[in-house]
Parts: sequence; structure tokens; C-alpha cells
Amino acid sequence: MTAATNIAQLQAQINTQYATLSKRLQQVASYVLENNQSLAFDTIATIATQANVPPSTLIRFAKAFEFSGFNEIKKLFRQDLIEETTSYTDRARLYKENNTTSLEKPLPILQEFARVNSEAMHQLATQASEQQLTLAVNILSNAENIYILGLRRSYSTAAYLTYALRHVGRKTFLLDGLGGMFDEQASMIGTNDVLLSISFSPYAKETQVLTESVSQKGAKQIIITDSKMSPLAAWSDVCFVVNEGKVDAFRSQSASLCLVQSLVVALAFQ
Amino acid sequence: MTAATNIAQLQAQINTQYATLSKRLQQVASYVLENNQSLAFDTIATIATQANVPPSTLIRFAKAFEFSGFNEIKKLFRQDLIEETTSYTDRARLYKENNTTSLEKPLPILQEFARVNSEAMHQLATQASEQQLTLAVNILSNAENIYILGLRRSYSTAAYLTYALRHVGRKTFLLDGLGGMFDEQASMIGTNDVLLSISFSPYAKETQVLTESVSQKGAKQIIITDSKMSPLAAWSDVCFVVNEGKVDAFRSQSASLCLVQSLVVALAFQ
DNA sequence: CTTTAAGTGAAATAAAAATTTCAATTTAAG
DNA sequence: CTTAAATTGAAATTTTTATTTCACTTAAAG
Repeated sequence: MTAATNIAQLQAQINTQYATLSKRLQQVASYVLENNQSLAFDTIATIATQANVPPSTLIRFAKAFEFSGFNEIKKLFRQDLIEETTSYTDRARLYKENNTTSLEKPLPILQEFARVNSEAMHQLATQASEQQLTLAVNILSNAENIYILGLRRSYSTAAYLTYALRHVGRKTFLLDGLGGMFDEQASMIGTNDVLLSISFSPYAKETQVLTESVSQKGAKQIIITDSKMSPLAAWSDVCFVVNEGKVDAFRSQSASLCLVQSLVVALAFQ
Repeated sequence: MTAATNIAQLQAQINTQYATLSKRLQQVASYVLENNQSLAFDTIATIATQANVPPSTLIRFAKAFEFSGFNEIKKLFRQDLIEETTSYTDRARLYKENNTTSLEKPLPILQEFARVNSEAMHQLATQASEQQLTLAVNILSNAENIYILGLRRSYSTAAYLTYALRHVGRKTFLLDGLGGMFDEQASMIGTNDVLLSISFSPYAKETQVLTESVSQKGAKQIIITDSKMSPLAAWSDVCFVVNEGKVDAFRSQSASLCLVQSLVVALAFQ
């Protein structure tokens, strides 16, 4: 055996050797497998206390795995943290600095999309309001029929939402304007129904017209859009403002999709 | 002024005081604003070298901002890293431990979806192969017409892909089976065309039948699916296996959407 | 020009952290 | 049981890291 050069390797080695280790070394092994954070940041003394062993045992553990000292193990975990976080936070700047060259190959584009989407997810989770979500779920739950509206860019999200809602047993209709019957479809919306509209800049005109006319019928409205200034916001009972990630001028959809899916699952769990 | 208790505060203080700082302290200030990683992990000596100041200047800097020493500043940055990473990596276990209660309210569901999606993004970015992506982009680029197939669960992704490809000027057709004309639509696929199919378990039967028949016509095929064992994989020129996140039994779509969007943007940049 | 205050950096010191040592304890083998 | 080998942990030591000191430099005020 030779000293591991990354966490995955080390973890594999620990697993295979676990049974052959002494009692105290097993304690350390368990701790090492389960406390990545602590390993990266805490001092040997702290780690020793938390794992209920004397500091010297940590050094013995390290040597049992061919390291020169426990500090080598700590370095491994710090390195891992650096890689993990640079790939999703500080890497932004790196991309921007040399995106003239890098954004022309598919893999960097994919990685950049993955990064901005991940960031958008984080933002969505942080900014979402419990109150709004609950209200939206209640409205959907009490509605007789659910109508979904999303045109052009938002069509795919609307289509997904329709599919998912039907799967959890809700009467759901997608206003797709098929056969030129947009108005006819919309005229079916009644007082006990709800209209969920998805619209991003540039806001489709049909969506604006429809949300306004529906609000006069007394049906409930839920809006998913990209700005508080959106022309739709005014007519809604609940309005979700979603910040999508983008690469260059290409906006993503992942955050809206995530929101929409969460609503459906929450509805299913009610 | 009193010592900052988090990075944001410290950064704000640095910004307002920047002009009043001495030359060397400004150097440190710049370094502190731009090198979060280094601040969390490196020793004072290392940081001093990288910022081109003697170590004592770092301590002076810290004291200028009311800290007892520079180590206090390092702790701030470490704390921040801990919080950032626990929110998206170690939190998994926490969720699993008490998901019996938590997955019944909308906000935790949303947060859990955000987390698994973020993870799926990370995985996608890590596992994607440059070679496959380039090949796929080339096939799309050389195709006369692009046909998109995605039924049921995959329909929304297929719809988005169709929308996006048309926006970057490709002749694209969505095989939606509208008007019961699935076979008629499919029969238009010619030798110089490409069929991009998206299919997840349970794989729609129509998709399987179509991919097989198209492969006999000599058209190129690109597949996006969720397993190497997928019945579609056999017929493809390029096959992307995407690992989607899921909450309970509800699978997400974000990773596929991200992949699809990356392909379109890469194509646009060609 | 002084003069004085503020700023700077190399080297010394202090503090903290990691590692080693060694006597004590436990375990396994005869 | 007895004995040898392995394991353990408190304390000592070494090494690393952070902080302070003080002579020197620079810049500003009179």
C-alpha cells in the first residue's frame, strides 16, 4: 500500500482495512469517514477530542495509512474542499477572465451551465418564501380545474407542469393555442379554477392579455416570472420571481422547473 | 466601528475605508477582497508573500479593522466556507435523518429539490465527456434536418430543445404525434438527418420502435437517457447517460435540460 | 529645510499546533 | 498463569505559525 492522494482513495483504503485496525484506530477511521469538514479545518487536538482518542492515536492512524503525519491527511481534505468550492463558486471569475477562448468548446459550456444552474438553485432555495409556497399549494389544492399557460420559451415548463399535475390526479389543461383555439380554450376558465402562468422577458403578449381578462372572471392566478416589474405581477394572487442562471445571452430554465416540480410534489404530499 | 462577524460585513467595511488606508494596507485590502480561498486555507506567511507585504502588515490590517489578530480574519473566511459547503454537500445526511417530518411542507421540498438538482449538475459537469459532446455537436451541425423525439415525461425537454434549436437557425421538427400522425412525421426522416431522442425509464414504447426503424434508414442518432442499459442505447451514434436528482420517487429533469441547452449553445458558437 | 508623525519590514519572541517519547495497560500466545 | 508483543495515552519535545518589537524609511506640516 502507498499513501492515498485523494479522499476517495483514502476512503477506499479505510474500508478495506477497517476490520484489521485496532479499537482506537477504528474509532479514528469512523470519524475520518464521517467528518470531512472537521478534518479540513480543525486542529489535531480538536479532532482528537471529538473522536474521543488522544492526539497520538491520530498520528498513528496516519502512519498506518503510510502518511508521514496526520497533517498530510488534513491537507487531503483541505485540497478536496478547495476543488469542490472552486468548481462552483470562485470559478466564476476564472471563466469570465478567459471566456473569449473557453466558451467555444462544448465541455466548458456545459460546465458553465452546470455552475450557473447550481447557483440559481441555491438562490431559489434561499429566497423562496414558505408563505408564498403554502398559499400556492393551497390554491392549487382547492381549485376545481387547473389551467396552465406558458408560451414560447416557457412552453416546455408549462408542458412539464401539466404532465406532472395530471400524474398526481389533478384536472389540468394546457393552454397551448392548438388549432388556433387559444381564446376558446381560455374561455373555459371558471370562477373556481386557477390559472398558473409562466412568462419570462420578453413577455408574450397573449399571456399578458389573458392574465388580465382572467382576473376579471374571479379565477385565482399564480404567476411565475423573472422580475417584480413583470407586467403579469399585478394580476396575481401569488407571484414567484425566479432568478434563472444564464451563460452569455442564453437563459436557463432549471430554477423554474425546480420550483414547478416542488409545487407538484408538495401538492401530492398534502 | 466594531469587528465584522461575517465576510459580507468585512467586505463592506473594507470598501468604505479603502481610500483612507495606507498603501500597504490597500494592497492587503485588495488581496482580502479577491482571495477568499487563500484567506481560509493559507498561513499568514503564505498570504503575506502572495500579497507582497511582510507578515506584520497583515496583523496591522487586522487591527485596523478592530480584530485582535489576522487569525480572526482567517476564522471568518473558514466559517464562511463551512457554511457554504454544508449547505450543499453534507446537508444530505441531515435531510435523510429527519425527512419523515420535513418532507411534508413546501419549503423543505423545494430546498431538497434545489439540493439534489445542484448535485446532479455537479455530477453532469464532472462526468460529461468532451469527446461525446463534440461528436454530438458535429452531428447536429452537419445534419440537414433535426428531428426531436421525447414522449410523456421527456416531452417538455424535447419541446424546449426544439424551441432552442429553431432559435439558433436549425431546421428542427418535434415528433409529437399530433393528430395521430406519429408514423407520418417519422417517415420524413432521411439519410442526411439526425434524430435526437430523449427517453427515461419507463421507456415509452413508441420511442423504442422509432429509434430502431430510423437506424435502418441510415440517419444519425443521438440519445439522451438515464442508464447504459436503456433499450435505446444500442442504436445510437452518441449516447448521453444522465443522472437526474430525485426527491422521494419524483425524478427531476434539470440535468437533461442543462445538457440539452449546452448542446444548443455549443452549436450556436460553432 | 527641519521636525514629527506615520508607515514599513527584518528579525526576535510568543503562541499554537503537530509529533515523539516512554511508561502503563491491554491483548494474545505459549 | 506467565510472558512477549501490541496498543494506548499523558506529557515532553519539536516544529510550525502568529504576533510583537524596534530600527529604519517615507511623507506631511511647520
